[in-house]
Amino acid sequence: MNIFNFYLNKIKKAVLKNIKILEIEKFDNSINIQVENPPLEFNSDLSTNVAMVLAKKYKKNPKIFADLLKKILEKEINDFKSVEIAGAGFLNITLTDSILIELIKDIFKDPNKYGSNKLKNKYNIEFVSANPTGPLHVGHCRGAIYGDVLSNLLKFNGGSVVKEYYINDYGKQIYNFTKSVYLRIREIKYKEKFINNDDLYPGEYVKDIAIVILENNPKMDFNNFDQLFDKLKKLSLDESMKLIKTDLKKLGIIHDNFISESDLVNKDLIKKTVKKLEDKEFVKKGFLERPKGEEDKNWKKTERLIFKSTMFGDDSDRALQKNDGSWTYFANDVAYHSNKIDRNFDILINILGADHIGYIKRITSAVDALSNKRTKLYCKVCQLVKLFKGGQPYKMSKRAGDFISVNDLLKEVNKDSIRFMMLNRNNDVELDFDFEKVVEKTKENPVYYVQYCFARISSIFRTIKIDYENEIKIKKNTLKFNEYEIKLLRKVLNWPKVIESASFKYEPHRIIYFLYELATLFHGYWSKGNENNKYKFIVDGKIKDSSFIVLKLVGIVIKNGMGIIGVSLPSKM
RNA sequence: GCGCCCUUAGCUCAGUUGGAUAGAGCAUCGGUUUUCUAAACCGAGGGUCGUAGGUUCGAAUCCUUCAGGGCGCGCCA
Repeated sequence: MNIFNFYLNKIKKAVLKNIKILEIEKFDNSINIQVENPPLEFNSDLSTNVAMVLAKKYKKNPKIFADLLKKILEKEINDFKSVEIAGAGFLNITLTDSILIELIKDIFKDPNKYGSNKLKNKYNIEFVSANPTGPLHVGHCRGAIYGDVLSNLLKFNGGSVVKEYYINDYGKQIYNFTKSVYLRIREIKYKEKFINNDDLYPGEYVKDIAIVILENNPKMDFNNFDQLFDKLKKLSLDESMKLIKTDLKKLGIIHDNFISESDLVNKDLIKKTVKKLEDKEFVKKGFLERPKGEEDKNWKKTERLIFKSTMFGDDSDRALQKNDGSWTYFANDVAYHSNKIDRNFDILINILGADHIGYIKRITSAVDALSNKRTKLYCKVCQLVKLFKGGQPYKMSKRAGDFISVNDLLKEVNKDSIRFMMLNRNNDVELDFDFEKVVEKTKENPVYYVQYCFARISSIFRTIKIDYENEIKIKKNTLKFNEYEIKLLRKVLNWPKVIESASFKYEPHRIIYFLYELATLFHGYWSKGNENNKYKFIVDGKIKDSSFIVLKLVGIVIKNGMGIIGVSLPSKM
């Protein structure tokens, strides 16, 4: 249960019931009050700004409302032990001991779901979608993990999520890639020298793909590229996607769905989609201005079909056709998004790299146009990852045409650390990734810090010989928690709110920060036992009920949180 | 020229549907292990929240100006 939302409703009801005493005319949803976690030093469970919000609305001193509301809330809501006025008019609320136990019992009923707000949205999350022309590199890694964890998060919060990968297996790049494989094959088979140029893919992995294809197709004739193209393209793409899927799997990422661009083209979906837009009169035949940025040698002033995206807030209208009349990448992507819309998702999310920022407006315009603004598309951008080693910018030695791949990364750093560190920042700021720090086993490496917290909890359970997974039944109606336990308990009760805000904003890094803070409180409490036996968890082989319950609660939150991040939780370190 | 993002402690960053004395980590300095895991803990110093205005009882958060940094600006994908 999310206690903040729960008591928000109770407070609203209590206020509504007493509008006469408060001398206000009405109280409805237009008045946006908040219930949240007060800072630690105020030593209370909840706080609300209702007095201040009313003061603003009715132009009175917040103190007047606060005094009245204190009495009203104490009288109307049995769960409130006391209500204190603080600061500019905050009401700080302490819950009764018995309701605290009820809240804990509620968590123990279904611990694996504790934190979920049980929303029922249907999401499609498209992420990675790297061109199938080679293995993943570090740049893809952040978006991949962000997308995967966001999916876990939204699922945990009750949503249904389809994780999707759009394979750009159509167009010039794929032609060039296939040609590169072809030339590497001829290099191996006929000792022809591979001559690199800007259009080709020179990477070593292309040789590896060529070798595999040669082995699997001993009788194939490699003399006429044009005749061979369709077949070789398929073979090359299959190998390429195998590499990508293997890399993703090593990072713990498995997509539900792979959608092929060529498939959409072959099924005539582009024509159908453009027709839909034409019917809505969002398409015109005409000319576009020469683009402002870098000079484009291939630019021609030719009449073509254009999507009127400026009607939806884009900076300029966008071409659906190239100058030879074939469809643009954008046209294909619009068709793909039309397909997503037809699958009845509530919310579409695209995870993009920073270099695609300029693309967002046109594709959201297209989704608005096609769905009559009913389906929402959110594009989340991941900024660059800057690699460091011991504080110095890091470049791995690499062969011509290769790049720092996910594979290279995994040779030095384990999956858990990569996943945790890649989420250690808001997605729209640049992230420094230091190879040295990330393998350190100290507080500087937050993944260990949080894992260690769970290992310590597990160690207590081992010592008292209770299986951590056992169900816990509380018999008592009240329990005496010490000051450290109360702090941990309040933090634990804040967990559903963290899930709520992280889901609402699509910001999984909030979970990382929360887990770190929870771990800090826990390690602090643990160390108190070194200074004072009074704070030891285990005395004479036995544990106090209150400590036991708090340990279990912290464990539940860490387990659920790390489950979302997709990081393991060793019981011993 | 235009669009999006960023600017918070020496460094790297949290914190924005406007709220309490602006928080962490690192670095610096000083402490804590016969003890349930020191991969840990405790303490100290460190801030005109880029600039200048505006709205408000109240602004890191909203609006406007300017400056600095990043990414883009295709009829590539």
